[in-house]
Amino acid sequence: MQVKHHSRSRSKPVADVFKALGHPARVTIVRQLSEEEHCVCDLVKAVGLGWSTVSRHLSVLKQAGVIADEKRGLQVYYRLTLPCVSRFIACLDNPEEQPEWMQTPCCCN
Amino acid sequence: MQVKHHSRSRSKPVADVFKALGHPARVTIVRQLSEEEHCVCDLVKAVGLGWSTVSRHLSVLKQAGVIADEKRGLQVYYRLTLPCVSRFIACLDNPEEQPEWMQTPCCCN
DNA sequence: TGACAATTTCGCATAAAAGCGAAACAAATT
DNA sequence: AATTTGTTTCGCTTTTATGCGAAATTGTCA
Repeated sequence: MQVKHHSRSRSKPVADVFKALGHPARVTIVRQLSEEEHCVCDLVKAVGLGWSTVSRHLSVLKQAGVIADEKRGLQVYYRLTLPCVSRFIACLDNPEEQPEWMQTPCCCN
Repeated sequence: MQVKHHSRSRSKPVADVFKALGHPARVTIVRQLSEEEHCVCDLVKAVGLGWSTVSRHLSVLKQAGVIADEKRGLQVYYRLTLPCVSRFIACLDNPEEQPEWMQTPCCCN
């Protein structure tokens, strides 16, 4: 029974992306950004938490490389940088259809 | 600027899956299980942590619905129940190729 | 320049996760 | 029945995440 050694250093960056997405508010943010960019004010309305809290959630997602920001005028606009993420979320939204997707080749193989 | 209200209740189960995967040891476990099932003893070797710790990681993944277990004889075998997860991990392993994947339809749309 | 608006950083309190060893459990072997 | 093997549960300590309000920052406009 072979046990491949997937080193911790290889799994760490992947786990960091998962961890960044491991909060309902941050999933909601990614959902918002899946279609178009939004300013922080939009996202505050969407998640229903305080500004400072939302700002922290955004920095977590940004540090993980899931989103990017750009300041235009007074506002900071955030956009999704890993579209694969929103597709994966769509997968998780319909887990009962998983068996069908198993057969079809995915975006990454 | 429309703000869709993706309710917390909808994002919670998705975030739970992400959270379950948000640890290097658990990503390593999923990598191991992506090709074939393994007993706990294999996984302990693969992640390099104590038995009780690995058992806890496995229960986290199981509760999130990412893996399932089956006892056969003295050993408990774990297998992946969401193959979409290992494909997504493959995506994250090659982030520089993301732009190319963006154009192609994914497993879930 | 002075006031305002949008966002981030800081400091703090509370909550949750991680890791470990000891003990408990269950199935197989003697 | 007693022992061994593989695995899980428990109790504990340390670490990390969460959420908030106050304060700091940065760009705009009068």
